[in-house]
Amino acid sequence: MNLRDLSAILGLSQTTVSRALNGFPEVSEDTRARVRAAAELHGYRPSAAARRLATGQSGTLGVVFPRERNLLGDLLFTEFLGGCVEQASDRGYDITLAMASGAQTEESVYRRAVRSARVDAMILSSPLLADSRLELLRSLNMPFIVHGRTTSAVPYPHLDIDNEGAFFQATKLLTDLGHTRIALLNFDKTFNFANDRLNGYLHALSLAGLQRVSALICDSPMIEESGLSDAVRLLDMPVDERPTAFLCSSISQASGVARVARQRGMTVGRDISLIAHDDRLHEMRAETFDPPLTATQSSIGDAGKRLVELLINQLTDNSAPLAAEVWPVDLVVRASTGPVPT
Amino acid sequence: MNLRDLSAILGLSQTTVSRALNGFPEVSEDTRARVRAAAELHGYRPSAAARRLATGQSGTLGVVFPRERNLLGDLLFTEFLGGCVEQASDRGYDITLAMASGAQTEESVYRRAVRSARVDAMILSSPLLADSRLELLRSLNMPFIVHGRTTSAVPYPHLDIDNEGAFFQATKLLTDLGHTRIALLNFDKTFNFANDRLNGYLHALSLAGLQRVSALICDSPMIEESGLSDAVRLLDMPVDERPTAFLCSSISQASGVARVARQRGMTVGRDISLIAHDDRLHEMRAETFDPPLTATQSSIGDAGKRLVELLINQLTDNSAPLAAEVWPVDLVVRASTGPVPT
DNA sequence: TGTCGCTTCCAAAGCGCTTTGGATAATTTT
DNA sequence: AAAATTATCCAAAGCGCTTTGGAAGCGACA
Repeated sequence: MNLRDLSAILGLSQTTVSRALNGFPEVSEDTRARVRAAAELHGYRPSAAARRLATGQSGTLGVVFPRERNLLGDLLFTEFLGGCVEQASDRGYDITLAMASGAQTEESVYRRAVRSARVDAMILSSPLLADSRLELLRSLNMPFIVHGRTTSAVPYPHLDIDNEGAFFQATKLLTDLGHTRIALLNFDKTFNFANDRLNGYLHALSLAGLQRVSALICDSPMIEESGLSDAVRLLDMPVDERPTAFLCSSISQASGVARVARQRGMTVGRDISLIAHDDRLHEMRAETFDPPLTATQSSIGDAGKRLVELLINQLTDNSAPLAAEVWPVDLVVRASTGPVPT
Repeated sequence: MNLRDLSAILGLSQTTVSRALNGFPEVSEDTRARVRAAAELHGYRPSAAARRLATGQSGTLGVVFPRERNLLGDLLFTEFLGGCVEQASDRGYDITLAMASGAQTEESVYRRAVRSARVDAMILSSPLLADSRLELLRSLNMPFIVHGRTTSAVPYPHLDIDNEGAFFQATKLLTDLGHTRIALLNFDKTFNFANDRLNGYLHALSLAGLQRVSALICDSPMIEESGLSDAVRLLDMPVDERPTAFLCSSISQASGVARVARQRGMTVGRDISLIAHDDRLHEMRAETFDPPLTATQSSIGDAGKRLVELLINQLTDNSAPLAAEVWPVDLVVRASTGPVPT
């Protein structure tokens, strides 16, 4: 059942049927209803390929598969992707995945996608502090949006959470509680978000008149194992150097810290304080932690949804202002933080 | 730069250029080389949309997003997806994601994909024991392939690993070592793979003349937490009922078990034996476990790759036999298993 | 010499949609 | 009542590729 068949059945021209279905004004509501009913009845679905060819738009958004693969990263990616797909599907778009692997360099992948017009735009996630992919996409004239931010002279569409503010708040909560030795379990600082978090932390420290202590700052993978080993090292320090509070970039790391604390007979929330960033993954949430975890939280799935929404707006309405959202991050205080033990 | 432009430059017809580029025999190697060079020089890339319209093939494979979301599941999915995308990209195909969410039922999603010819075929993963999606896709006339197996009267293309054989072997290793009380930390048995694993376990038990003990069989999520709580419960049993060996469906669960054992002063590989299935995830591998873990192992990423390969073959060569691969699973013996303590 | 077969190439017809530039009928304005 | 609008609808031209059904050139064979 194609457009021609349908219009033949209806005794209308293809033009009219097409316009009726696509909501153009120059067709009476009467016939529009008739057309809709017939389309429904005969199960008519426009051919995606034909529409693509005619409009020059593919109706497809590309998500680039992360290059760096790790446990938490994969988890975050799935959650993020789920959000993207959900929103895209609601808006009638498809999501396809782009990946640089083996012989294919990142550049060749994008180039191919652009030339063959497979996607209308791309979504980049977790950019580096200085990420060459932006420049590449720009030079290829491929629209894109970034999940996160990066250092770029030129403005670019993005959606990010306020990592710096979040970690500032979290650190400030701890200094306000009297903590003076606060460990930061962060991530590789070539990633922009990790760098932002560090800055927020440092800012709050200096505001409290505290010095930066390098030994208390760890750049480790965001997994439980590293939380564990970092905690062991940190808690093995002499009592007067040992941190009384831990600020983690992920719940996984916090989980490792909590485990070590428990092994040493410490109670989280009393003997040590613990805060983590919570990306609101399925089944890995701060509130079901033991004890319920004070956390800076922001749903990465929602970010995916919104990112797609922004991207589609940008694509369909080219008078739309450049997307540049930075979401504030809530600090939710629960049982894992308390005053510094005396 | 489109085909017309390119053929104009070359002084050839579009037909010839198209054929030269697509490797048809009726064009001399001479001109083929000339055409290729010119295409390369001018950066010609055929429009995906036009080709799709002309051939009726979308060059796109759909992967359905898992409905059940959980920690390990998401990890496995990302790994699987990575394999699919890598292979598809090598073969010039795209992968798009299909997801039933919100208003969209699974059926409506497939129906839309089929009617609008967005995808040539779909990939289903982790099917249930009885999975209605197969029948649905069949009735919609949409080619598909299944990662895993399911109970179906009609043959269907699939690739699976020999879960039953794997768990049979693993269990047999343990009974051969003298273990008589072997715990199975499995997963929800409505999933076919979990059911297969249970069967392999039971088969080996009965071969060793052992009874099935329900208290030793757990159907829990495949995460560390549940490995932990299951292990606590099992090791709290009276000495003469307590399992001396644990067989886990995932490394995560094994990790929980090992942790409990260690807390109780037991040495894994001596006081208790531990085996897990290893899907060869990035950074979660049996050999880097402490101690190195005896495991049944099979790369889920490789499965994704092969699945795509089989699916493309099926699509391009319709004389190809129905794909029906079941991969044997290696049991790799490492330090986590040993004779039953006396 | 005329014909056959082979190689190499081409013109033109789609694929199913969108969109431009009217045309016709109904309504309003002068 | 004629002219100007407006509301509906349509024919036809692409979008850029693949593919069908020849056609031209050329050596070989009878």
